[in-house]
Amino acid sequence: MNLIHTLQKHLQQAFQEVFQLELEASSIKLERTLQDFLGDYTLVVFPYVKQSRKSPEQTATLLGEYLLSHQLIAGFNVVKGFLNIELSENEILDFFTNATQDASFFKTTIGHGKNVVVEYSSPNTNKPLHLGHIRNNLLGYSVSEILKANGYHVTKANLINDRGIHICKSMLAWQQAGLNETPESTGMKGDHLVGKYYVAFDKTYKAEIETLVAGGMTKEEAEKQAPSMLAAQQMLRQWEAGDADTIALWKIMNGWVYAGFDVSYKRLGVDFDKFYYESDTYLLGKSTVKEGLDKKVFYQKEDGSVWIDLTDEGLDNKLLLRSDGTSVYITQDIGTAQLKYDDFNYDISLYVVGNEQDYHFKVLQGILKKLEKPYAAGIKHVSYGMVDLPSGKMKSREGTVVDADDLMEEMHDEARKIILERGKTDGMNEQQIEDLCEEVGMSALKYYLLRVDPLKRLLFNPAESIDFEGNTGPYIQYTNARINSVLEKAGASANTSNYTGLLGPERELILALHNYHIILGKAAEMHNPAEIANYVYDIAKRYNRFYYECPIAKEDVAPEARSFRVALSILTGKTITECLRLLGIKAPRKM
RNA sequence: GGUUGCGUAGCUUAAUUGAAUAAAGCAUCUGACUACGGAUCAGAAGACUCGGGGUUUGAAUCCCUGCGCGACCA
Repeated sequence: MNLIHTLQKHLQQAFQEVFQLELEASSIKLERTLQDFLGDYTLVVFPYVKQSRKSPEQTATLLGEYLLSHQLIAGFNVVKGFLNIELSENEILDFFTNATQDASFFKTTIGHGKNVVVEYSSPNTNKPLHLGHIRNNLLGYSVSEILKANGYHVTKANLINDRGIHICKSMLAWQQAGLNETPESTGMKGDHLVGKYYVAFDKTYKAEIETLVAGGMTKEEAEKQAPSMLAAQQMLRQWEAGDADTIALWKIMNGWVYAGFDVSYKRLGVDFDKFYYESDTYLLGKSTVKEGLDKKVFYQKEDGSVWIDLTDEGLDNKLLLRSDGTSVYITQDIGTAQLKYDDFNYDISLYVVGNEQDYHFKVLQGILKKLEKPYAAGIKHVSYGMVDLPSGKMKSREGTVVDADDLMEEMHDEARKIILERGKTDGMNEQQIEDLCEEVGMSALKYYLLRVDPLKRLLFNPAESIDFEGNTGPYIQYTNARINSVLEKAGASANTSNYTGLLGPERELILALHNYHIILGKAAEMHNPAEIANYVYDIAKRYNRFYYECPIAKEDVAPEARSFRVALSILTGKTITECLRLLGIKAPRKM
């Protein structure tokens, strides 16, 4: 049972009976009534006055009077064009009682029977993960969990970019150094070791360019002619030709990187159901080119290159196959879209990728539409903004990246300082304390990144950004820990019967919990974990207000009130825990 | 050059299918613990929602234009 839906139905009836107006129940928008007015939900009647042929006040009043015939409504008042509706306490209590017993309270069936593939993370194998990847991973993971909670069948996929010139650069620099360094010999994480050589390559390369330019070459020419670049390209050709030594080294170094990524992924708490490797998929899509030519969707230029004209979609002409027959990025993506469809028969395929690829995905979808692929419409780019630093963009070559592993370690240490100072750690052993530091530190980081609308660029100030007070992950965890503590002290079992006379904060909290369903559905529809993050903050805030105004475990509380508030605390705790779970955040019992 | 995203208190964000006095956190200032957990709560102060036009009974939100920051395509 949903109070808002019921209210919408009553209003639909009211419009029909009073004004002979046929409206869709779901089109009737209800908002929570503002604090300073009496009521629970508000209908803005301005949009309907043309058809009701009455003044806003009269329209609202007539609707309100009609509504009074329903048990759900206890009263109403009209302020200008706003109809403020007060629900009857019995109905609110009924909803709450049902919610405490409803096993499916935290689910919706919106996505029932639908397959979704969520592709996220998709790293290059030449350097370690940084802050931007963290945002990507958290978004992808959380969106997946939110979809699952809405009944979708979700497959998390990771397309690893394990081939190409970038990995050759690291391989080359490693060979040239001749130190035979390994993660074991250096004690470095594999991805960091390979990243070190990537940087080393770049340093050498830049020096070579300088020398060549000093010798009279143009910069552009020097970038092409630098010996290390030529060597890297040579290595890529060897790789593509299947040269045994090159492949062997490639396998070893990629193995190091995977081992390193695995550690970072585990610590981040993200996981995948399916890995795709570009080394397996980069030749896919070439057959599509033939298909497109046959269907006359693509066209060939005199030099043999293949193109598609997307100008009718507001896009450009796009190259699909170079004149030398090699494929470009988008050609591969056409192939992997098909591959994923073959593997999982998806209705929706999400790509969690930064907004610099907005154009790329429009093109991809445009091409698939023209090819009349059945899955074309299901492709969606979950775009998100870059993470900036106060000094500007993160640039790995300039050493201004925030390394993912370093950052997680830093968060852990910060949490530790605070926990040792004011945490409730009595009875915990050192391992338990360490685990707690990890849970709290990661919650601060994750909540900070997820509470912002993904579309927005995110400014990250390492010195001051991440806090443990106010609108933060630890605040929400703290509220949950407080609930656990109160429940222990109260020692009463939950019981919602025999309680009447709801106090303001109780009513507010119940109606906020009531909203969970709507938020969960909206978060899935918008692919936006920030909906959940902002919602759970609202819940925590309301609980804390309730906590200060409505005693639960204190001595002089009447038994019915205590049992009722215990029930309310339990449902709030479950809601907080579930929201945090959707965000990939743990909810410790004590902290 | 073309396309596109963003611009909200000092800072970080909310409200963007148009609605009442633009909502929070941080920072600043006041109050509240012999405790149901002060990582909390209550309160003060802080915003011509980048500028200029327009549509509307009503605009942070929609349209046009200028400025600023970014991305992509060529």
